[in-house]
Amino acid sequence: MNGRQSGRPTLEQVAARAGVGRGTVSRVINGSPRVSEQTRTAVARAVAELGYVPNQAARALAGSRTDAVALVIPETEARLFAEPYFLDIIRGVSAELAAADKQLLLTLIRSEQERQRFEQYLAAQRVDGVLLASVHGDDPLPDRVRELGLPVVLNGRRVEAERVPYVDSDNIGAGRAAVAHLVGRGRSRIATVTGPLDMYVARARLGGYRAGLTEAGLPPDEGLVSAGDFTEEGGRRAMRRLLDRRPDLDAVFAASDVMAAGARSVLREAGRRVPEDVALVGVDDSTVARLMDPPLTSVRQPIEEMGRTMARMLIQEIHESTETAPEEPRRHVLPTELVVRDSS
Amino acid sequence: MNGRQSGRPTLEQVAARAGVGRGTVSRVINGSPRVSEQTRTAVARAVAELGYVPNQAARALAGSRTDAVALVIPETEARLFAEPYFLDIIRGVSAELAAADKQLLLTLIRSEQERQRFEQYLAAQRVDGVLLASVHGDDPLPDRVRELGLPVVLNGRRVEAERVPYVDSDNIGAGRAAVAHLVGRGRSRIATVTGPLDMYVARARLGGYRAGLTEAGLPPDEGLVSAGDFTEEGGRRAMRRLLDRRPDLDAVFAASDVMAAGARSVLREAGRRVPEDVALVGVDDSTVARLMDPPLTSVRQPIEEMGRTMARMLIQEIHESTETAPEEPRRHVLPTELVVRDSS
DNA sequence: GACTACTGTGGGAGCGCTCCCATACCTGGG
DNA sequence: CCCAGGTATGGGAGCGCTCCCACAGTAGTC
Repeated sequence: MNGRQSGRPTLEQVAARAGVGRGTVSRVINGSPRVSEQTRTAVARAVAELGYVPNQAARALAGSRTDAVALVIPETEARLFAEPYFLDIIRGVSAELAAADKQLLLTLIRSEQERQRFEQYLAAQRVDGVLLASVHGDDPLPDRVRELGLPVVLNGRRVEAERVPYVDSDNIGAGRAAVAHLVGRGRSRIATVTGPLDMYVARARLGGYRAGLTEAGLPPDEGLVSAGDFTEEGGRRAMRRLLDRRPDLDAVFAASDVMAAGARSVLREAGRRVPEDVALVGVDDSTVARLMDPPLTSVRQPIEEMGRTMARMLIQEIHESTETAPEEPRRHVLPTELVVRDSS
Repeated sequence: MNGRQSGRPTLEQVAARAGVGRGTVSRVINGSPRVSEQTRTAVARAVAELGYVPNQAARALAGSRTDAVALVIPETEARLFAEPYFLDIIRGVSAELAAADKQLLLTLIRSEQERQRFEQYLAAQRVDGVLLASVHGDDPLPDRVRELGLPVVLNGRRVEAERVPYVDSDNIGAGRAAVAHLVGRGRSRIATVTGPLDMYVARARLGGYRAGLTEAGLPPDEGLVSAGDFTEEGGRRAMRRLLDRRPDLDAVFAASDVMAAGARSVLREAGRRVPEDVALVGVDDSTVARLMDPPLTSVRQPIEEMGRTMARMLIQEIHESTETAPEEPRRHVLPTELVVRDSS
């Protein structure tokens, strides 16, 4: 009836070949300890001989678990952020899931319609859990997913005291490290180009910047703070405003490499040399940073490791949701690291 | 027994509520025409009232189709290529699949072990078809997948006369356009940094370069050809070799932006100005190209559109494999476009 | 008026598993 | 020697769909 899939062996056939019952084969496949060594090897041989592979749909139906998780990336974000970010997240998630023998369902959401479709398929029980990347402060999706009874792990948080399990990097530490470094280079009029302030990640980096100034005994100065939006053009605009307001600034901490690139081009147009006149530091340590002229000092986040951690946490949650009781929401904050190059 | 999934309505319940049989509800859900208008609306109401969503596992088991396709990306490649490439492919694929209500299973393969695991899960009938990105000349995977009876579409081809359906960009045209442009700028000693020549894409771009020279009446000169590997460092090495061999060169066509970036840094170290002394052209029109100093002239590929096309073709193939007979292998070659910036 | 030819509908039979109860066999303690 | 308390195993009963056959009803045909 269907062209393909014709001759795939079933559990039943393996059982017949091994001279045992269906249940026993199932136990062997699933690694149950209640099987004698002898039987186990007999079944293993039959499996190998027939080239048996369990049918996933049947497993999912009978066992009500899919061995798949969804990774959701809001499309608007994918354009804002330095794009390699998401590839690194995907890489980490993928590696960890492969090790746990789980599949990765990738979902880019680019419209309200697609968002609803996504909720539909969660309800269709296609996945055992959900990973959500780069959520905005007011995003209701994490809570919606939980209402459906599915485990969730966020990449980044929506607010300081996030209630949903998440993996974040130390964004406050990133801002502090950048400022401390610039101070160490003898700079004292240090400006910052922030991300969109409705995102926690942007507020946290700004907070770190301020903390860094305070720790260095430098006075806070709101004239040295200009809001960007994580895009190159946004960085450009913010940099222009800063030069207007504080022509005497001698350093800039941009909350992303891409914005730093925008800032750099404005500085060039304005005849400011980097790093001689203005030192520049970004965040992400992306390809962009390495290729800039001069190469950009940047705060590295362990993005791939964040992906791995997210996957591990989610697998945990999935386990517990079917076994043990829940406990306090899990959270992981991974350290960042300053990579010094020629721009500072 | 399972915490979640408890109260989801089933087909049966919808049928009861609508006062019809199970088969009828199934027909409505699947849009069969053999249902009276009256019944259809009654069922639709019951579906809405109960918030019914078909269980995907049950559908897959009974209907032997999954409404999911796999996108496979060899991990080694993901590092070589300018990374945004894959995000754009993913974007295009994802958009087209979403429109067709199909799920995207993303698989990064980074080891022989993972490759085998992948073949396992194809056999587990988790997907209806496979998209394969950036295959090498000797990659047996496409044929393996076909042996399993699954439709495949490649991104790029392994050889000129590829037998498996594929979507490629006009790489020969890319090389020709680059050379024609450089000739138009008055350059006559035009070198090229190629990709790894075991990949068709690299050979095709090189072929285009040669064709471009011929068309301009310039003599071919193997001393002006240097092999890279699509990495920045590879571009650097290749550029050094070129400067050694032909110090008088006045233009370089690099087969990728990332290699162009490597070449650019070597040129800077060697004191050659871009574009005054040496004009530079890359391929990909990636972020890297825009951020370079000077911004890089580059041949743009419609990457996202390639992703879309791949998805459309695969959906086609899936349809036909369960309905009609096969026909000649499908192939699509999308046009490239030169984006002129300050480097040439 | 009986026959064929639809259209619309109900529901049995499975898809290939997992779950779990029942059974068979094997210990060792009283 | 009997019985509790293991351990290993078989196989029935679903999981929630799709497929398809059967059948009722309504026309249209000679």
